[in-house]
Amino acid sequence: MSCEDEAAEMLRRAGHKITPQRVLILRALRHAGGHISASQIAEQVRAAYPVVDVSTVYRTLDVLKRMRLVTATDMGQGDVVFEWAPATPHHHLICSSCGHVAELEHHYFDRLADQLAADFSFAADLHHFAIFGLCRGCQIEADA
Amino acid sequence: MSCEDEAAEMLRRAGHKITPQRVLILRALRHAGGHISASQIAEQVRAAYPVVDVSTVYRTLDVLKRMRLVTATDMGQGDVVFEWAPATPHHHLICSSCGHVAELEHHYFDRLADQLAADFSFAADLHHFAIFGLCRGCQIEADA
DNA sequence: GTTGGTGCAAATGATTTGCAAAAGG
DNA sequence: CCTTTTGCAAATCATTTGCACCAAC
Repeated sequence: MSCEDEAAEMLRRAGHKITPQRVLILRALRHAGGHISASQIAEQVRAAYPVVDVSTVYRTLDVLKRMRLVTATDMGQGDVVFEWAPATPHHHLICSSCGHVAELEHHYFDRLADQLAADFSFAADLHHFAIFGLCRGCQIEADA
Repeated sequence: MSCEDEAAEMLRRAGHKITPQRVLILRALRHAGGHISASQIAEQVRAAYPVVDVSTVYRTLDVLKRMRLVTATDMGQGDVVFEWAPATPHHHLICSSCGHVAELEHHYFDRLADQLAADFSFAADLHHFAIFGLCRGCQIEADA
């Protein structure tokens, strides 16, 4: 069973209907293999299915977010990027100066998650963080 | 010298001009003692100075952000909240379900900051983070 | 059938921008 | 003076919403 089929099955079990639009949205998310915006999803879906409105994409993404099948992250580009809930959660180091994006493995957050759970009983959603700062190159420039 | 005066002095040294609007924006940020949105700042400034446009507030905030005198954080309310660069940096635990906001001391991020510097030479801006998740109460509800 | 889902069009709301006038240094 | 800053109005642009119609189940 493909990943989209699994997702469709989950939707069905949660009492949601399976529509061609939703299947294609799931496929776009899966196929993106990374960040993708709502309008990009709409674009991709339209390639296979002529008419899909962005509002439908947003509504579907809302459902998927609530089911934790996708993550939403503001990378500071004005829009929000979505991502298929990654099998291996990760994060991003974004340089405020040059915009360079580096990936950060999830284990850097393990301890924080544990502490938040222990100290506050807070179940943090630490699955896709955008961390802003200065990359090595831009720090050197800033010092100059 | 008051805190706003210091800020004004920094602006001057950085080659920016001191205008009544900017002084009042600085005062609003300082006086807020916490999160404040661009339109709230505009509102407060107008109380003392009749005409100030939101665009001016945004433009000033841009300057202040670049000088690291204020932090900007998306707390998930549709707008961005600004805060006087806090003497004691802190973070927020925001419940995705009930919206409750708790404060988190900065030391929870000390280790992460060190690791990012050591492993990636990345100077992370970990001064005002919004962490989403479920608070204790909403976890119990979710389990029920 | 009933309920939820969709497209469309219009609204919302924060943020940005062009421009001519005003003010800081 | 010369440059930056401002107010105003208009433009952007992502996201949301009302509504009538359609499609899953």
